[in-house]
Amino acid sequence: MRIASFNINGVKARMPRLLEWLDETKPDVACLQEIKSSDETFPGDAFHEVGYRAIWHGQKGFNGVAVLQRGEETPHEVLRGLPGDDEDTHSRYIEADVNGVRVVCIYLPNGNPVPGPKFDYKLNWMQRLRTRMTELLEAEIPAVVIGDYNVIPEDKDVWSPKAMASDALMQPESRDAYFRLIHDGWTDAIDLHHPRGGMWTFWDYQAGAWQRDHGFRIDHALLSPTLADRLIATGIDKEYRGREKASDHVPVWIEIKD
DNA sequence: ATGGCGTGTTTCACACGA
Repeated sequence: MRIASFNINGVKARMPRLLEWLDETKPDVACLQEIKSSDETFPGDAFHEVGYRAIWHGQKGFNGVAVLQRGEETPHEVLRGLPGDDEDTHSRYIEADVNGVRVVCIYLPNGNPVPGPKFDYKLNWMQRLRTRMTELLEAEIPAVVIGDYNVIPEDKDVWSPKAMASDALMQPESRDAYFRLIHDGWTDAIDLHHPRGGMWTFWDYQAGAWQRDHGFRIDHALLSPTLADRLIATGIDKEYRGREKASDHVPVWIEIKD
């Protein structure tokens, strides 16, 4: 089973690229972030027409996540919204069971500028995420927490640590929160298979970042111990960044034994 | 130090992203 994640930066604007990617790579599960769509305007029918059933947690204009499953079965929703803060109105989290695997699709807050309330929100969100992920570990559920983490884990994951030094994506507090998850027992699937780094998943639209290969790795798949045992392969679909009307992120994927 | 590009809505200007 192949589980993919794609920050699409607007489902409406990305629909041609997205349908093309589903047709060409046929992931069994596709987790989407930044759909930037309300629940009412999300194109669920269009995905059904090309062989996918979907659940989503939308929000007008910003954020928003979705889980697509290939075939006629709809992902079995477990949670919508990250628990732990009733005041949090952002749509950044959806959790579902798909073919016996718990799939958690996340769009973690960016956190810029540092310092400030947005950075505080990011760190608080990561704390709440750790609480939920610990529950999954304790229940020994085969799980993958996949999506846009907005964290550059190590210097090998960015084209220039110096250029990005003041960014929320690689502050020590952001990295510490990420590595607490790793130390809890989660496996960074892409890092496991590509330990030397250089696996960018994002290139900015600005300043010719794609042409200069000024990218970094912020889209991750964290596997619970029992799912990590079943990991076969990982990768990123880099070529989609070079196509017309591309997202600034590329898809990342994991392949696990059935 | 700033803006650069792209997508969205509050649309011919601004918020937000990373």
